[in-house]
Amino acid sequence: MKELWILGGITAAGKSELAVKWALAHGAEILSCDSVSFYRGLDVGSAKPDLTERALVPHHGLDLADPHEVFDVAKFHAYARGVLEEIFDKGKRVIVVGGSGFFLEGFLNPIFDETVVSPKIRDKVRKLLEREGLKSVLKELQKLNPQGLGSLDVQNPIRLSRALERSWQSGKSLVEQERVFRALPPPYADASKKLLWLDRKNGDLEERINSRTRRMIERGLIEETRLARERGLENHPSLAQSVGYREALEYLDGGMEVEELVASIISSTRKLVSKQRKWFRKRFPEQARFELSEEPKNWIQEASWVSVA
RNA sequence: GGGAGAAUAGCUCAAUUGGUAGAGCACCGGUCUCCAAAACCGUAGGUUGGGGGUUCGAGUCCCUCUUCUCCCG
Repeated sequence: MKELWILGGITAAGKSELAVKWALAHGAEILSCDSVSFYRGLDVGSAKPDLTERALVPHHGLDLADPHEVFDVAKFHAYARGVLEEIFDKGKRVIVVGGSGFFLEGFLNPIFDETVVSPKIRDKVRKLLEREGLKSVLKELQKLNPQGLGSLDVQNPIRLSRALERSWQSGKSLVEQERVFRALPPPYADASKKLLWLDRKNGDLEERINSRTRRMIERGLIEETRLARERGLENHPSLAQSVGYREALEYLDGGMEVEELVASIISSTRKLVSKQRKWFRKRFPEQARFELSEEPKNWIQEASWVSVA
């Protein structure tokens, strides 16, 4: 039986470390599911597992793209499917580890369809948005969708652009696309899935976030950001706004003290944690939450994983 | 000791000649089928430092107290 163990959790909970322990105890390989660790050169800021950890257990899902590329959920899951096949073929277990809720969701439910938007269409929509604004993108969409736009958030530039790109690419109305999407089979139906997500009490967490942020600065986050900028980080739609890098880019532009940088990263990290908690509370079963305290010695025994169909 | 200025939401600040106190950010909540550590939406929040006065009506004008900042000795 194929076993897919999914370990989610908030930033700074200690996921990576615990995943290594779990993998060693269960003869498993690790698939990282972290939307920033996918990128080469973004090591310090994404708290990527170091070489020692990687030598102990095979890690997948790291260093898959450069900062100027967009490695989206469809690309990740195409990659993940290959990795999982390979590991299952060896008869081993897989533990998927990460805090990126939307990417994790893809192991449980369909989150993308077959449509692959060409760079040409993507560019056309981007230009339309830039030159003529949100209204004209909306107008184009309405032209193609006389029956209505369904649940589309018409105030969100990204959502609108995506919808138009996909409509132009597929030639299908949104309603039709939705119908096709709903018919998609659930992913990894032949594997047994176990879920767990790690949380931490706020006092404890705050301390970990503070020291982790300072450690990042000491280990060269600023220099890492400077180098990544040369390789396109700044133009990446989401990476340039990601926690740590957004602030470091701002710092590089000058006029900011290191202490301000630290404070600003800490605050962004807390916000991220709050968002992650909301995601996991909503999408994972209630019993799958495991609150860590201090350094848990027996978490492997204590944690009760929740099976899902 | 003398002089000047300031005090409005958790924070930074708005509020035409006196006419129902607003915004950004933060907080809290929500949305999300391919940029998701992203993007978007919403709620709540204030006896305008305290007290008194003028006025139909005061954040705004007057008096007084408190606190803070700056300047002069």
